[in-house]
Amino acid sequence: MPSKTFNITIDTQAFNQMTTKQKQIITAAIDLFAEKGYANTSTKEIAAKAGVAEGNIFSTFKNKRGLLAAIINPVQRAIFPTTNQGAGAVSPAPYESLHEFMTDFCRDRLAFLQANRQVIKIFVAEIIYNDKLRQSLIKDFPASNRCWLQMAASLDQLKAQKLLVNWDNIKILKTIWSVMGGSALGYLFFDQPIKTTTLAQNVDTATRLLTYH
Amino acid sequence: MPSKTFNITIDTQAFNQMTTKQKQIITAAIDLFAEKGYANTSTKEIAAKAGVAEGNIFSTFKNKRGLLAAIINPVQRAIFPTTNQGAGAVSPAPYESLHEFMTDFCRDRLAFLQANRQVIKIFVAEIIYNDKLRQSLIKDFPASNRCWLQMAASLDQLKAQKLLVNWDNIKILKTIWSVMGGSALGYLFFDQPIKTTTLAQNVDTATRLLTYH
DNA sequence: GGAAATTGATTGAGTGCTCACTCAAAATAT
DNA sequence: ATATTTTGAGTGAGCACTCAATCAATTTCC
Repeated sequence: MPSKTFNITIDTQAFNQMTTKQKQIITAAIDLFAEKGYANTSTKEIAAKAGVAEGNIFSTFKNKRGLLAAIINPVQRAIFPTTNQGAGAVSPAPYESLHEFMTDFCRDRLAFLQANRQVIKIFVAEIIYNDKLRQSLIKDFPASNRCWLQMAASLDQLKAQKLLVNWDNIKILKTIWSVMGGSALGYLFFDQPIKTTTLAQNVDTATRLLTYH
Repeated sequence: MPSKTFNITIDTQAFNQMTTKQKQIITAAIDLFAEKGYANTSTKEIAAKAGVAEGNIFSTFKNKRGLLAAIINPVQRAIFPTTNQGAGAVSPAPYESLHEFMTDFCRDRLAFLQANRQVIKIFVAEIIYNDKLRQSLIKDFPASNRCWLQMAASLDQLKAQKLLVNWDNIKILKTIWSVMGGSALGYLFFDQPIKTTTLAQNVDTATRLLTYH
């Protein structure tokens, strides 16, 4: 069931245009970075797992950081797209209830998380000690991008119908995230599966917190 | 204003018994690990910052991991104490409302967070890729320790008075954490101060979610 | 069509460097 | 004088990264 509004995915164009060997390197690096961390993985290990000579990594990605960037950049672009393609054409999908919106939003985010678990784990871990990444994250949250505008439009519509508390959208987003965040971190770092019942509970909780009163 | 029930602090006994040089090493290591991460900090750097010869680190802490353990273990013990001293003498403090309990609990946790920001940051970052630490965390959550028993007793008392939803205590604790967690992570990793208004909002949110209905 | 030449991708031993860690010697305390 | 602590140059290992040699594919010429 596709989302009415969101459908954020990681752009695979760059990856698809790579040669077989380059894909093997990326895939092996993702496995190892997600399992042991960037700093604890050697390029020799990556090359061995990819079935490729070590030098190949450097002729393709320049250095180890370049390889990390090739993995992380698509994640960052998916979360904070900088190109505002179609930014003018925001047509909020007509949600008929807050609960419907919340289900749609949370399902989409969960699908994104599950489809890209490893790279998101690498991304989140990298944020902790990577100043540049962290700064751009703070700066771009939330950026004036298509996704955000679309969401804001939907929220404003719900507010107008008195189906949603009249808070500013950032506070609403933070509230949703604080409800979902625990499950997300448990899934990312503690291998705890997110059951559909848990998701439904989170949706209910968020809905309850944000219902107009 | 001290907490009625909790007052969890990090045990400084081991630290206080150390020599001046050992304290200097620990302090320097905490600064550097919190800023750049364990894997990105060299023992040479730590020694220089501590104003001590590099060899001193190894004669005192055996190896680099030993130094990390000396920093992290007190945090782990503070969060999951294994000694059940006074476990039998649980006398739940008489909270008169869920809101009072929540304020007390959240204030105490926040004070703990603010008093030990750096070491908690190191601890949390280490959990991500340290299997042993992660496993013991899952296993010990929540351990049958004094803190947990006391909290459970308070919760049960509130349930009996129909001031609290009749969920099991772990679910209640997870709910509180998921509300507080966002602020905590923002404080730890994004240097976002937790304003008293934010704390109050979190307390209100958690109270609202957990009020008997 | 096939041999030769050209080009670009791929290789992995080699390089310099930094790392955690050692240990004999020096400094300090007893 | 003896015992203990502190020192920092030294060590082997492992790291990211290089580069000349090798291989494979394509083009050129007869």
